[in-house]
Amino acid sequence: MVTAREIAQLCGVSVATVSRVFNRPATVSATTRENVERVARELDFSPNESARALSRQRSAMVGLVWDTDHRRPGWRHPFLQDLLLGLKSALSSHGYHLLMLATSDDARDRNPGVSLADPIAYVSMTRRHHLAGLVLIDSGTDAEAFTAFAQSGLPCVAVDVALSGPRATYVTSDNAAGAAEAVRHLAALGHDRIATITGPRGNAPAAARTEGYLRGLAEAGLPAREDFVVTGDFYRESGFVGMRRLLARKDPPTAVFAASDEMAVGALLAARAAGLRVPADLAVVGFDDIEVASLVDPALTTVAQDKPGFGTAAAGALLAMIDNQEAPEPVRLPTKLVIRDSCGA
Amino acid sequence: MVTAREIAQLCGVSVATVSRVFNRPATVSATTRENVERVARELDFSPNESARALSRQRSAMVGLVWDTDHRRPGWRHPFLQDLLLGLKSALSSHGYHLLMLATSDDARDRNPGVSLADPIAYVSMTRRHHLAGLVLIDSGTDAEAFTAFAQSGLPCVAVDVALSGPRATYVTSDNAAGAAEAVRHLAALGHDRIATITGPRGNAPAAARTEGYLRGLAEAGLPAREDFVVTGDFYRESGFVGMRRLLARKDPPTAVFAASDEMAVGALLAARAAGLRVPADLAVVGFDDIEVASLVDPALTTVAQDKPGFGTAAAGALLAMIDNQEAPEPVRLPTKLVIRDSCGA
DNA sequence: GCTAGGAATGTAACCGGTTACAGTACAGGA
DNA sequence: TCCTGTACTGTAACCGGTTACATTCCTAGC
Repeated sequence: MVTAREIAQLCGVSVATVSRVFNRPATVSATTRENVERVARELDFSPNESARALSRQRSAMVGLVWDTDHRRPGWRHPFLQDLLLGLKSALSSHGYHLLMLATSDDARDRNPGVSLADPIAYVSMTRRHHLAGLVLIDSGTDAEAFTAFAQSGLPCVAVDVALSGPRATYVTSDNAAGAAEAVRHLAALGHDRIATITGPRGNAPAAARTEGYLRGLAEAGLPAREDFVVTGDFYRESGFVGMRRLLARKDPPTAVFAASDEMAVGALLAARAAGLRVPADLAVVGFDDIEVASLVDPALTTVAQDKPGFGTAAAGALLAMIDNQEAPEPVRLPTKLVIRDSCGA
Repeated sequence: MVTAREIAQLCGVSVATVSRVFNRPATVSATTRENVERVARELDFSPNESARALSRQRSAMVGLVWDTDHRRPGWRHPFLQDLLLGLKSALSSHGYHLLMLATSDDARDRNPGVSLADPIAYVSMTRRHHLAGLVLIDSGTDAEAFTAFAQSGLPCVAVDVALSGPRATYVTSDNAAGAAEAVRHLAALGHDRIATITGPRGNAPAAARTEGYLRGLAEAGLPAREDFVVTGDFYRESGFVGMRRLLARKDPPTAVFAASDEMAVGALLAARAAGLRVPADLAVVGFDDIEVASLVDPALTTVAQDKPGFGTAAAGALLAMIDNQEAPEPVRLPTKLVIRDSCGA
């Protein structure tokens, strides 16, 4: 492990100069700089990150706070891999790495009322590691815990959770617009009894999708019927039972907009169980465009989210805050209606 | 940010004593220890990780090397989330965090012949960050690059790639046993013309699954036919074309073992395209038990891998190497045949 | 010829812990 | 009473960078 002092000695300069070459090259004369760079390259020197973080009081790491909903251990984020990939590549081009934070509570049983293991523990960890910023990924439903992070003063960007603060922002899909487009599509196909299975209460994207559903109905000139709105929780089973409830109405819907693909699949299964054919008897549209959407039979028409875009946008917002100190506006990524077979277009 | 010196001052002891309380509590008298612990708790003190890493020459972080196969950007690891979750919780209970390494090359175009962006860059990064160990996740096919890590002397554990060295080991499923069980299951159902669609050449799990396929045939007293082995690449399309090739034989198979669920789904589609009914005309078994397996129609019988087990086992092996210096034997996780509808049990 | 001012570099004090080594206090044994 | 060993604790030198401030050297301006 070669150090800056050795480089300095070999080049006949002081450590300070070596350090400057790596941090503010403009303040070093061209000849000295080139000499130091050459020797550093030959000896494969690169500054020790621990020492650098200690001295600068800031590391080149961004923390990632991510837990699954412990009340639903089977749940998986619909597109974590794309998100991570996008984050990683955008951050790396600016020299940052991603530190997956974990509290010691992770391995233990959790307090059933709280989503995150222990926000305080995470915040203390960000200080200990001198993290440059934080990416918060919604773990399921109750995300109020995230405000603790926004209050820590550290640059924070949340995914799919509204977060505000002087150095906090968030990125989400334009859920309302996507949902409205889906509903208009159904209306254009001639449906006038369009129901929805929503996400859980208190979840921001879920609320926005419901709002978009209502807006879509209004734009299509259709009345909103309270009995056509059933509450789900994004999981498949809730789509199944929700659909069953809807089909039990005396005047059942001919089309349904599910606020997640998982629930849409549940709805598909419920329709099949009820002896209905999709799309002939019932049209179904989902939201997310996860992998299974194209694999179920019939293939699911769905509102696709810009998955890698989340990572890139989150990284961009974070880097801006790390540099500029000012929180950018929340990012609202456009969605795209992917038409497949489940609504018989 | 309260420091150890402040705690020391408040307790009327030296910094060394405070440090000892956190690192070798047994060497401090009970009264002093309790006093320091109390004050530290009250002031929410915890040692700065940068300083600690610098001084100890070792951080409490484990690096994660993970790239997708850039030649197949659409490819996703079949169970990265479970893996990460398992890793994270096992590591956190020992105070370690996971650092997702990224080289600056990540954001740029890649050299088409190389799997990892730049192994050298990663190795240098591990030194810079004083990482305690490394987890290597197979990014697709050519994993020879990983040996560079094993040679670095750092504790390394690879997932699904055979890796050896004084401080390197790996974890993988018992692929051969799983495949053999699948084949025996098909044979027990009366099939005597069982084909396989393999994974890519040079991939260790793929080779083991093919070996298990042959062993299963032998155990069932069936002859191995060379024309019943077609090479795929784990992706869905290769399952589709592989199946089509198999069905074009004059004496086509009545059952097929696909070395991945993705390829099994491709085989399902090819069978459907050829007008065959599954499982009546063709039995299909996959490998992995990814989420879609239970969603396709018919639901896929498949060899399930112990997904969270990978994370736990990897963390366990890594922690052992970090402590003991000696590399544990490679871990071979048991698989489990999940019987669904695609082979008409 | 003298000086102001800028550019380049060096000096040394940090950042916040860890730990080898030295020192002190007190018990028990001779 | 003196000596020795054990149990604790303190002192200070690291770990490897960054950076405020001081210093040196030149050049341009008067």
